[in-house]
Amino acid sequence: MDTSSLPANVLDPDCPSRVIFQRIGDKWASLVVQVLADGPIRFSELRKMVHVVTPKVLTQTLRTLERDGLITRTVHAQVPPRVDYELTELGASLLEPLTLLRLWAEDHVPSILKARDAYDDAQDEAVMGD
Amino acid sequence: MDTSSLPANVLDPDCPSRVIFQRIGDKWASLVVQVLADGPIRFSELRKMVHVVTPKVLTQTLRTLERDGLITRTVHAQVPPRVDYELTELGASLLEPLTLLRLWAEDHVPSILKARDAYDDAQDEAVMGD
DNA sequence: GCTGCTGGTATCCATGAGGTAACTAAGTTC
DNA sequence: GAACTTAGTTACCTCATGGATACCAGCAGC
Repeated sequence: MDTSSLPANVLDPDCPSRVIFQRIGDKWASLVVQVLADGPIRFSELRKMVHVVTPKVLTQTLRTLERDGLITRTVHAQVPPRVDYELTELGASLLEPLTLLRLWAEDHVPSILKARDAYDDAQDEAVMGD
Repeated sequence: MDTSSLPANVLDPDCPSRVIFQRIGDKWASLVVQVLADGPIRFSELRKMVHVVTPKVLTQTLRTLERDGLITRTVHAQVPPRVDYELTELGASLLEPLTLLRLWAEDHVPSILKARDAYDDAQDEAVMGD
């Protein structure tokens, strides 16, 4: 795979990849997308799965993903209400690069944490030496 | 590729993927990594390439990447000084998933922007109807 | 000794993402 | 008619990110 060629527009502030990188960096968005990979799920189940996210923040996250066309929101006319969230085709297509990134993370984050410790130790020694 | 199975730890707040997702979401970090794909580069060149990032923010970004062991910082004893930044092996290995994500973005961001427009129009109409 | 170059720091500030806590609507059951 | 359910909303607060601006150190050349 050729990873060395850089399209000019990556440096453009309006570059499309910025849109996605920002969405990935969102604290809950990529998590929600991965949970939705297993099929539609309702609001309350999502809340339970995604640890202790508050309803406000979860709603915000879901609205953003819906606006971007990555998920759909389906309200069932029931009482008590039932709202299902589901990946769109577009959202599902994001799973592949997202999963690859997650796999890379699982492989390499230990190295990163080790590098951090080493860096911080070196910093501490430098300060001591002053 | 199997994207449906979800490792339990993705829901863990200490999950390794969070570390990476956060770094990707950093406004400049993933950009710098991609620029460094073409080989070592010095501070001032980086500043020119990455549009108009201020030196403070660029330094912050580079220090973070260095701390994570993704890049190295090499000071040459010259006058005027010369400092080169270069990807480590670890940093280079991140290029592959990052590039796949960028390619996905280039393919699909138009759809996302279209979805946003449609969503916003629908919202406007809903407000008008009130 | 003044200026210029590089690679930064130092200081202050605005914005927005994310969090807390309390409240709501609408129908159903008891 | 009080309580419970789901799927939120509202108001408020905090803190990290990122940006603007100014300054600095060291040496070369004039």
